[in-house]
Amino acid sequence: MRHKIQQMQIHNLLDTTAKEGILEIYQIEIPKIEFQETRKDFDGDITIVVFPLLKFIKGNPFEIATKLGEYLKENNTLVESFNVVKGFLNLVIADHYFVNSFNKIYHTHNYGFETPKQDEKSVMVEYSSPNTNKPLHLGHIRNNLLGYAVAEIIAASGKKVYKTQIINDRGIHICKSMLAWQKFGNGETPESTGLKGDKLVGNYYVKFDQEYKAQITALINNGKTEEEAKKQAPILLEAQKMLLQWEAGNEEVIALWKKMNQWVYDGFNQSYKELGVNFDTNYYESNTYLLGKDVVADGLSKGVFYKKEDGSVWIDLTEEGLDEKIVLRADGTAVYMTQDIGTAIQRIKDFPDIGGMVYTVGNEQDYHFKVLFLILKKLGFSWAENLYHLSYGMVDLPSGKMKSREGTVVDADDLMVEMTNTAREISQELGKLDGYSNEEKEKLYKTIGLGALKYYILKVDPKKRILFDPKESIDFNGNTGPFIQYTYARIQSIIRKADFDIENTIANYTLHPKEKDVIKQLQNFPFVVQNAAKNFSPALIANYTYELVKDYNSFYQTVPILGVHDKNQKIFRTQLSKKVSSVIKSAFSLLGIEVPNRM
RNA sequence: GGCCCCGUGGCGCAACUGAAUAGCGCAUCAGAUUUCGGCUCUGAGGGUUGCAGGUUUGAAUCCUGCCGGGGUCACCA
Repeated sequence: MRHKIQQMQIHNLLDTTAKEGILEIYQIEIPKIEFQETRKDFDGDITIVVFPLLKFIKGNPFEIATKLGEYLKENNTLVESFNVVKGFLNLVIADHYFVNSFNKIYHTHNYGFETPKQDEKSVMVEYSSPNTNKPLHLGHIRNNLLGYAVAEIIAASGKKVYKTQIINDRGIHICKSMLAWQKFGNGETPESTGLKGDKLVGNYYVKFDQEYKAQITALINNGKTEEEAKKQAPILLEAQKMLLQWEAGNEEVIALWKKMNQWVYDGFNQSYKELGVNFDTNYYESNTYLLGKDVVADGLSKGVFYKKEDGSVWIDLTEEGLDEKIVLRADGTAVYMTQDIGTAIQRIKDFPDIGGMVYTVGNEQDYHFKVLFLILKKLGFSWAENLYHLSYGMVDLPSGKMKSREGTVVDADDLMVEMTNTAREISQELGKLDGYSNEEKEKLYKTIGLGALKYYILKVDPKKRILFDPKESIDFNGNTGPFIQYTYARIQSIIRKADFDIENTIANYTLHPKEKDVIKQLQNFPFVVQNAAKNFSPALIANYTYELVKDYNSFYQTVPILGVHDKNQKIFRTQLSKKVSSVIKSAFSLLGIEVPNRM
């Protein structure tokens, strides 16, 4: 199946003529003509699919296509010739159209990107959303890459975007780390140990768990049941006490909480910087966990929610095919849902220009977000129509599921280092890095290593699970980030060697088929960006870039560029190369991937 | 069990709103290259798109049922 063409320029230029043709030949008005790119194994540039017209015109498809082809050839100068295969009318478009189109593209800065429009509402994209008791792992990497890329893509499509994360900085899990540090930490700090703050705090979370388990075992040996032991372990009781103290605003506990959280944030920020992601604003659960209660009260009076005898508040979604869902506990305290309702509303208050939100959260929360969005709609918020759960599948390891308890977690920082090391090994064998300082080389290895990782994860449909083998799954050949980076670097090399003025505009030019292929691919870029934004899909950008690179490499292999005698050809081909490289760079920037000038 | 997601050559993936002979990479085999970076290019073999029905001029795509994998059905987050 070929790509349908939604708004391509040729389509617009032919649409009217085609409709007029049908009107003249058959006296029938057709609402829509369907265009698609011509398959490469047929002759032509654009194809009209005749089958849908059969609903309006009785007749045989071949005949209709032929008549329409004749009409188009006579009445539209763009159409040079045509051929008909079954119900497909393949049109050959004149070179001058593609040459003019390329010249426009060549001189368009930020080609494919829209500047934010005044009348478009902004979008808030939430991603990452870590817990402060554990370092970032492979799952967070997928989350971060997806969220960041989607935010960039939406921005490029012409909407203002706010990137945010909600940091889960409160609750019993935080108290566990704090308690363990108090008991066993001997005043250790990130400075004194040289550890990243998130790693240090994570270690104490693990320490708590070890101690907790030891105490359970001891209690069981003293005759308690397992259930009793789990509830009565002294260290757990202490942690619970600490949570109460935190909620009561105990100064000492709050001070410790602030100190340790700051360590974690410093550590996270370092990881984010390495990964190349950022946020415009942060939300903290400690500030938002009480929000939403007022909304629940309000919704109760409106009849959206109802109260059970014990005082808990629920919403009945059975009519929508879902269950009943609690939104406030009997004791009046908030649940996860309460908080998410409150946070969503708070965000709109904070940024009134927002018209929609994207939540980048794993697919185990599909149900939660379905319910959340439904509740917000029932509460009558207009923006609730524009909420999207960017749901993604789990990242599995060959050894099994990624669960921190099982000790099979791939740490985000370690993985990035590993990728950089792999890139270093390969580049030292093959690179053309004469004259690069060590610092420049290290930066390059990072660019390549992270490029491989990011591309590998982003090219896959977010819904699908990824099986990730850190040792073997990153390839540097085929459909990979480094392959595309290599093409970019090679083009830069050509531009460096071009010892003539490449900025002359070439107007009259006969295209080589490979040149035409590349131009057609370049023409698609703006529509791919729009489509990727509409579908929240970085994979569309990744796969487009690969297609472009393949077409370019085929061109590169088939015709000489700098070595060609004709001056116009030399200039045109260099310009074509240059624009391809700039589109690669733009597309990769949407994925958060950098491109090197050499590698 | 109810609901949700996934299932495409040996492996990893693509196919936007149903459209031509289901594309691509890895791996395998056979070739190309006096020259711009051989991490390139050209070609071959390899498929009943999990199974069975249905709708349609036309189905990987839509509908129904089943099979397999995962998730979820907490007054956890």
